[in-house]
Amino acid sequence: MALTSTAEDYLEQIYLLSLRIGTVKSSDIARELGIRTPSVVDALKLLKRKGLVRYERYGPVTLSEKGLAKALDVYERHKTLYRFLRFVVGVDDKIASHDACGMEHSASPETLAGLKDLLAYLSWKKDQGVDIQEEIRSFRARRKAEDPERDTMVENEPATLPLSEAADGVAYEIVSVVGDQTVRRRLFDMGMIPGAKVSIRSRGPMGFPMEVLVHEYVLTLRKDEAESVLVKGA
Amino acid sequence: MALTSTAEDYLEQIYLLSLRIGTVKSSDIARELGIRTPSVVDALKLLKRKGLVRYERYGPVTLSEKGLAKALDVYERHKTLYRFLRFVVGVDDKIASHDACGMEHSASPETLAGLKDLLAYLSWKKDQGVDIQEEIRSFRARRKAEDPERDTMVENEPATLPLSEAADGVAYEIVSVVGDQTVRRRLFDMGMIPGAKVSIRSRGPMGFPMEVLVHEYVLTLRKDEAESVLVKGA
DNA sequence: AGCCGGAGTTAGGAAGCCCTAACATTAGGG
DNA sequence: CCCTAATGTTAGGGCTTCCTAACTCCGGCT
Repeated sequence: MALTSTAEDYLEQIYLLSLRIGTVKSSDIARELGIRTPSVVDALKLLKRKGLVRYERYGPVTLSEKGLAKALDVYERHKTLYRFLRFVVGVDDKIASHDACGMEHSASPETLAGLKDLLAYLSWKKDQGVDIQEEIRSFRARRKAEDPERDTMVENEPATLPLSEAADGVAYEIVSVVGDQTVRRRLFDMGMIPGAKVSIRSRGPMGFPMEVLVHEYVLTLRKDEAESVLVKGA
Repeated sequence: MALTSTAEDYLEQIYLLSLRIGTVKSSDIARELGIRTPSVVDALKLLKRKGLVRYERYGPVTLSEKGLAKALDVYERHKTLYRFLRFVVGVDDKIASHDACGMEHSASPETLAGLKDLLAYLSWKKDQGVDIQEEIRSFRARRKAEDPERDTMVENEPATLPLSEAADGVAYEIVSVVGDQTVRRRLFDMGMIPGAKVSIRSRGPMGFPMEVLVHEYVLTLRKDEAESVLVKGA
């Protein structure tokens, strides 16, 4: 009996309005959510069918027991996200509220619990005189002073994946080689250098070892070696 | 030309699949997103109409220039949220991935930028030997030791609002009284004590002053006083 | 080369969420 | 007390997203 995120929004808004104005009518909801009244009536009929709302033609809207529980739950998530965005991430009022509205529907209980812990911890730190927003600001300023390039907007980089997960025959470019020094050294020596173009020529019976084409040479890689090579699309 | 979150999911998945398996077919997308192939075909036709995807009957799916840019953008948001949930909030792999999927569609650029700063700052702190997850864990353990009650699951508390925002005639209960010492003292003396039932009887011409019923007594409150009294629904 | 099983597609339909236009009801002013 | 203006509802329609059932295409096997 999972609710759509729209339904959650309606319940939340009905709850908040019932606090603010007491008696809630469909037009109040429409105004608040920025939609037209017929859409609200549709939604109310649906919510009534699901037993979350009491509502009669031309009458006021009230939350049922179940509806109130849902609304409180959603609003609780909203508040947590809002506080987090506002006081930890430091975005402004409007944006925090807007983003919280969108995210409140997909944050799991685990995430919410984690955020609450984070908030509690940081507010305790603040009592001790350590303000994370200050810290981040000065950290950023310091880093920018060291390397002004870093802060400039960059294009979204393409995703990387280990060569072991890559598809046969497709052209990739090596982004980096990870792992311990000796493995990296060996791979470098074989020509697996960031920027090099690679593709998988063929694979062993279990998927490994695989034959890889680099710089016109064919190399044979074991599984662990292939996992150390991060590539991106052509 | 805003995309629905579903459309963003399709683009993201097509992108990731094109990296992993090279040639993407509709069935690959269906498998990955856990839906049936006809739904994917529908979606692909829509994405094609919008010029985000190249696709012919029985042929492979590829992203257009515009589609790729969108996909990279979505995936970038996904990665940021995932990392944050994983390494700051500390939820597990699966959950982080799932929640990031939901949240990636509603996080604004400002929020994303803030999260990136937060991540950068915390990873720098970690290099310095300070691990926030450790800190939070020990903070929680300490707090629990002091007051074992606190950690027990609580019902969602109802939201509060200042009495100044409350509706006329509706029954509220006072949650707390905020503001400076002298104002609070005055309000307390008048009977505005947490737990007391209040309702607004009538209001002045501009909304203030308002007459409030508390404990059978009628009090007159100025705007700033009403703002200091936080109430919750009946 | 033909046939057949599975992959991929169209057809058709349900549900959600939103709209405008037309209709019903309520309530406040004469 | 009635009537009209504002408020609220139904009717009907569009778009998206998903489904199942039925059909079409492709490729491998004999």
